[in-house]
Amino acid sequence: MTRPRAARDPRAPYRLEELLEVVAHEFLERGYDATSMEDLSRATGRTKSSIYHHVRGKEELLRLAVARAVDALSGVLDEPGAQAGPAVARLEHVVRGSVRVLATELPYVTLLLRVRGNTGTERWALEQRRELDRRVSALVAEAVASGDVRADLDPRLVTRLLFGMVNSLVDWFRPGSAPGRRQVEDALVALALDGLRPRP
Amino acid sequence: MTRPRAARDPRAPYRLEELLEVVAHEFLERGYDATSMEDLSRATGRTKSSIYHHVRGKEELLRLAVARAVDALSGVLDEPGAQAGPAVARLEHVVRGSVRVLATELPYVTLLLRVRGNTGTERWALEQRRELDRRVSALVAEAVASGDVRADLDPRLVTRLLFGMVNSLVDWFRPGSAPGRRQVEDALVALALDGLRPRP
DNA sequence: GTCTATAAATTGATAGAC
DNA sequence: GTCTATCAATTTATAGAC
Repeated sequence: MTRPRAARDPRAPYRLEELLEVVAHEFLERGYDATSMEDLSRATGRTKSSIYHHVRGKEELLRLAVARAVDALSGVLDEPGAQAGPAVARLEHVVRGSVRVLATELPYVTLLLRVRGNTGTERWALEQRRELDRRVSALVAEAVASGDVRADLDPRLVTRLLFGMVNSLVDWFRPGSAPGRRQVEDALVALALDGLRPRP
Repeated sequence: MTRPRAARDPRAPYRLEELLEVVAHEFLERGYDATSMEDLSRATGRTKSSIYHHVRGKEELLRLAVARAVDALSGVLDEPGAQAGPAVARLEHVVRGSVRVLATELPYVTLLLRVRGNTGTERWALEQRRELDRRVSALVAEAVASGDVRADLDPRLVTRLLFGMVNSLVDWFRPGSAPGRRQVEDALVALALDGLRPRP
């Protein structure tokens, strides 16, 4: 008694997936605000109406893209390497994991980091960022408390500087080009933990 | 025989100055693309036509704002402290000077750092950034060559990480609020030169 | 230098056929 | 699920009076 034609097309999520990939690319190239639905229509090879069939509007496209980044980054904090062991080792795991996610989900993470907060979706994205930030800050505070990290620097400030450095990668890091992800990770961890001055 | 009325109004530059201040603030709040000339008209208390009397269009407003940041940052590299002495001291001077400029010219520097490159003005701004980057990179390479900075890290990569960290300040640093500029400078230099791990 | 009024194009979004 | 056609609002920018 089921009507086959009414059943959900199993390919639908994949179509949304590929739509999102193109959309994220466009948002990055021209900026979210400067990208019109007309631009997206052209880039995806669909008409605007077709896009509106999948999502409620431009803002939902941003929300879906940004959610991918939030999920991936929060996944790093849930990994075993971020849960057990010396605080400084967990911190290093989170730094390396963030670089990894940044490299694999580059367009989505970049969008997350460029969000400003003018619409409801953007304010939601900022709140997600703050939550990630809180979890990392707690980790840094732990590392200070355990003596793994020097105590003369404010943990909150260290978190901002450290992840400011990590996040700045989106401005120039490109998967497939030199320097590679591993080299970047190593240099970043080396600079952050041991500094630029040669150790005696 | 001069006609007073035809003489250039001496206050004109000041008017452009204050116009620019409001405009930069608006561009930051809503993003360059999302800010309409109507928004700027409202924020400056002038009509759109009046703004068009001062500048050729929206893009010129961005150019003027961004040029301020470029001039201020390149000024740091021209300072005596960046020209003479041990390479690592000159590098520290440039880092501290960049933080200083970032604090004093926050809206303009933030605009410069958020530019993408879709219009002619934006591409010009990116070229200015690349030039600043080249000068700093040369300084880092000198510091490595002189043994002031560890040689196991690529100078180009170090430059990007270091100034990625410096530039990330625009996302949270606010003059007048804690932490103050001096505390941020000190923490940044401490982290960059000596690292987070306690020195033995 | 500032204004009102308006042009000309583009915007996000919808109706309704297939 | 995709299309054509269209809407109402907004956009950058200009004309011309004061």
